[in-house]
This record gives sequence, C-alpha cells and structure tokens, in this order.
Amino acid sequence: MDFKNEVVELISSQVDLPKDKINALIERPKNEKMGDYAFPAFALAKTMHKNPAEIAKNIAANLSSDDFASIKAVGPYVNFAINHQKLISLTLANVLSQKEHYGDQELGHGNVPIDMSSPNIAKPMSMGHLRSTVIGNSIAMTMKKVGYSPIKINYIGDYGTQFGKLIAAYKHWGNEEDVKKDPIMNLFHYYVKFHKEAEKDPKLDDEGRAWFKKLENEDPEAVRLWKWFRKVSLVDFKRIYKELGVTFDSYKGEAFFNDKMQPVIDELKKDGLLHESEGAQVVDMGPDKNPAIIVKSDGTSIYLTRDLAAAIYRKKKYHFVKMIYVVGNEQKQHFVELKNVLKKMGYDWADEIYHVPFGLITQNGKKLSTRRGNVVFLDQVLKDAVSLAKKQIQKKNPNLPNQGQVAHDVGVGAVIFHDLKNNRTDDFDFNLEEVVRFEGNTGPYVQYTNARAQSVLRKAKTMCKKPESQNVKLSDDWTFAVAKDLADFPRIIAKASEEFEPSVIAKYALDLAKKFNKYYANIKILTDDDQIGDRLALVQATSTVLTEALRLLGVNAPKEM
RNA sequence: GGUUCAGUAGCUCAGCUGGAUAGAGCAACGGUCUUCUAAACCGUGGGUCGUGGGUUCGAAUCUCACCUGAAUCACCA
Repeated sequence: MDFKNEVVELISSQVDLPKDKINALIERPKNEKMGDYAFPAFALAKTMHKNPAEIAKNIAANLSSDDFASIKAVGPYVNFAINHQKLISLTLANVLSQKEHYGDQELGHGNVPIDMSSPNIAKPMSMGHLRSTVIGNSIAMTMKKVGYSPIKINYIGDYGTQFGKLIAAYKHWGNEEDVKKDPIMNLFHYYVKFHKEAEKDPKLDDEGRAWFKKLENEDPEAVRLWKWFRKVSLVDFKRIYKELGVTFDSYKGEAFFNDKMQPVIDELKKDGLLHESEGAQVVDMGPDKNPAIIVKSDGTSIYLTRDLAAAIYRKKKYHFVKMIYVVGNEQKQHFVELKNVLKKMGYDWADEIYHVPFGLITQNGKKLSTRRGNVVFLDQVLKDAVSLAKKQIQKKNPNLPNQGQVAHDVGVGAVIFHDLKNNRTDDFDFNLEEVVRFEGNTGPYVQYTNARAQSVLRKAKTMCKKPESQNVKLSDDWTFAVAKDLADFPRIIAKASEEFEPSVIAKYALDLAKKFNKYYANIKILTDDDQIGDRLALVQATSTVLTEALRLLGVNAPKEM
C-alpha cells in the first residue's frame, strides 16, 4: 500500500493535471500538524482563475478515503493525514514477515566492481583509507540489497616511483631487523626521511627514479626487496580489515597490471591517439587542457596507463554493468581523463564508470601528507576508540557479559558511523574526541537504541509475551512516528544506492532511533494488557530495521551494551 | 589566473528535483531514574541561511556577479 500513490489518485479525480505532474507537486509538510502529505494549489490558480485557497477548499470538500484520517484544506494546501492505524498495522506486518529482507528490491542486476580502500604498501593506513574502505563497503552492501552483485577490489598501491624511493631509502638507512620488528612503521620512517633529505639533496630523487627503473627491468635485488615489502604490508592491512569487518573479493594491485599496459599503449598507437610531447607519450584531451600522459619521458609507467589496463581487464573479466571508484576528491581530474581516454578508444562502457569521491580529512585545518609524516594512523584511532568504549561500559554497565566484543563493536562502530554520517564529499577536520563520541548523533546512540529494544524483547519473553503483527490496533502519535519511519526504509535504501551515498542510511538510522527513544520514554511497553503484542511488534520491527541499517553501514548491532 | 566544490546557531552538520513558523547534535543552563538499559528523554537561550542583484504568487533551495575557504591545473597516486 502506497499512501502517496493514493493521494495522487484522489487529487487526479478532482483536478485536470497529469498524474506524474501531481506526483511531483505533492510534498511532505515539515510540520506534522499539517498532515503527512500536502498538495499545493498554486499551480492551478492561473488556469482556473481562482485563488489557490478556494481551489484547495473545493478539492478537499469532494474527497474522502478510508486511508486518510482527514483530508482538509488549510490555506492554499490540501492536507492529507494518513489513517494512523492503517499505516502502523500494514508496516509492522511487512517488517515482521520480511525480517532482514525488508527493504530488499530489484533496481538492477549484474556485476559491479568497486575499487576501494587501496592503501599503499609500506605505508600505514590513514583516516583517508578508512573513508574509502567504509564508504566502499557500505556501497557494496547497499548495491547488493537492491539486486546488484558487488565485487570489492582492493587495488593495492604496490607499484610506482615511490617504491624506487623506498628502496633507495632502505639502502641508505634501513636494516632487516628493524623491518621485521615493525614492518610498516619502519618502512614508513625511511620513506619520510627520504623526502626530508631529498629536499636538501635532489640527487636522492634521481636515485629513487633509478631504483624504480631497476624494478621495472626486473633487477633481482629490487624485485626481492619490493616483494618483501609487499608481503609484510599485506599481513598488516588484513589485520586492520578484520578489525573493521571488511573483506575483499580481489587484491589485484597495481603491479598485477605491469604486463598489461603495453597492449594498451599499442592499441592507443594503432588508433593514432598517441603522440610525443616533451619526451613523453601523451593523448590529447582537447584545447586548453593538459594532455594525458601515457608514458613518461624516462620511459617508465604512470598510473593512468595502469588504470586503463585495469579497467579494460575488469571489463573483460567481470562484464560489469557499472564500475565504481571510491577515491578521494582530489583525484577527480584523473578519472575524467581515464573515462575520456577509454571513450576515445571506443569503449562506450566508460559511461558506466563512476568516480565516487569523498572529502579531504585535515588536522587542525591542514592537509595530511604521508610524505611529510603528517598522518593520523587508523590503527591508533581504532585502538583508542575501543579502549574508550571499554571505559564507558565499565561506567554504564559493569556487569555486561562479553565486554571485549561489545567494546569492539561500539568503539569501531563509532568510528565507522562518524565517517559515514555526513555527505561523502564534505571535508572534515580530524578530532579524536569528535570521532569516538558516544552521545547524540552517533553510531553508539543507534546501537544503544537497538540494545534497549532487544532488552525489552528479552524481558517480554520471560513474561511469555511475543510480538503480534496480525491486526495491530495501535494509533497513538509516538507509535505512528516510528511506523512512518519504518515505512520509509525501502525508499531510503533506493536513494542511498542511486546516489552511492551511505550517509542517507546513517541519517535515517539516527532519525528512527530518535523517534523510537521518544516512544520509549512516553509509552510503557511491558504492560500486560491486550495490546502488548502490538507494542512488541513495533519494538521488534524497529530493532530489525535499525540492525539492518547498521549492517548496511558496516556497523555491528550488539544486543546488549 | 583557469576549472571544480563549499559558505546555514558559538562548534559539527541536516534541509537544496522552489512551497506553509529554517531543523538536529555538541557546548551552556534547568528538569526527569523505588517503574522496560539516563550511552536516554523533556525544557530554555541561541539565526541578516557569505554579500548584492535576477527569475517566481513564493528562494536557504534556481540564476548571475562579487567576497571567503578548499581541491586541482602533464611526467606522484
């Protein structure tokens, strides 16, 4: 049952406008006293030569329906108030019968590779990688819920000039023992030192480039070091992914595409797209635009070429219907070039490539730079968050069983939720206190709400009461507010998947939690009367949807906390 | 300078396919636990929606100009 559709039908019986036009005009009043749907009559004033208030009055006078508690004109609007009991009972029956599949839909199908996370080996994961990881993960789960088959690809940064620099740095200052002790941190320190020294001594950069050239030419020492760095880095990355609860379908990094670039270069040449400019091989991007570099002037490879090879490879392998890159905003231009070059090569599927950018994370207003060693380590943030969650549990609920797991769920959940609750493209300034907050508009607030609901359901069981979703007779405002949100869930999922925007779900979860907490504060659920089953149905439905919303964000929902 | 994005409460942000009194959270102050988890709920204060013009019956929302900030502008990714 779609109440909005019903409004369209009713209005269309009174007014000479196409249904899609009516549908577009109908709005949801901000103030609930105005009802649940409203039709503004301004648009008709001109053609009917009457004032809007009069038109609204006439329309309202001729309408009535069981589905609405009232249909009345208020000024120039026709306001529709949904029949509370009807919406509540329908929605609860839906959620309870479909359980976690409530909100599933078929908006499309086919493979959707998602290029996400993609940390660089020998460098610690930062808050920036967290963004790509959790946004990509949430998009993957949301796409799956609406019918697609996501393929999560971790395009590890395991190649490029930077590794020449790293090898050079290791040769200067590194030793095997230290790297074995704490691989990522020590390799990272060499790298940072390299950049510091290179500012004073530009010869170092040449050394770095020379090592990279050796690596490309498969010099045994270069390859040995590179393989070693890669291996120890991956071990560490997987540890963090486990913490975050994220898995990947592919770890094919940049190096995997080394031998797949030449065919692309050949193809570009054959198509006559390639020409020389200042010693480099480039593709023209049009007037006033920098050309896209395909082969650098020193003959080594560049990331655009690698990404071209990767895109073509993925199309062949996955026959994708869409491909998504969850990569920072600052690489926007790169993806424009990637798509343009693919188009020029005659690959129309380039239109189905989406760059899903996200905002920059700064600290004290300054851009974080890995090269300068100015980073926020994800590992440390997660540890801090979990230990703060542990403290919180000791304060609030010291007898809680399974505290380690719950502290993990809440701490990590807080970090993930914080990252997903705002629009992807918003920049944000990193502030640990802000990130691991447990009160207000936070992940733990949603988790807590769900834990309360679960607690009620457990107590109900000891009273031998259970949710009854048949013929629910509730109609009060608190219940209605919750049920209206529950009814909205499928639309929210659709919106989040269409916009590749997890924050839509996060905001929804906060709103639903807020409505439920108000309900909880005002209605005594466990009163043994003949509507207890109805109320438990609302509690059960809310918990189901909250849990599912959190799942789609990659956040666990503990049953107690 | 070119391009792109952003500017809403002290702070962090919703709202932006135009609509009825611009909303949350944090921070401040005050109230609510012998009753389902107070990580909650209720209340008070707090706003020239960057500035100015335009379109419209109606603009935080669309458009133009300007101001401010950020990202980016070929051999890093």
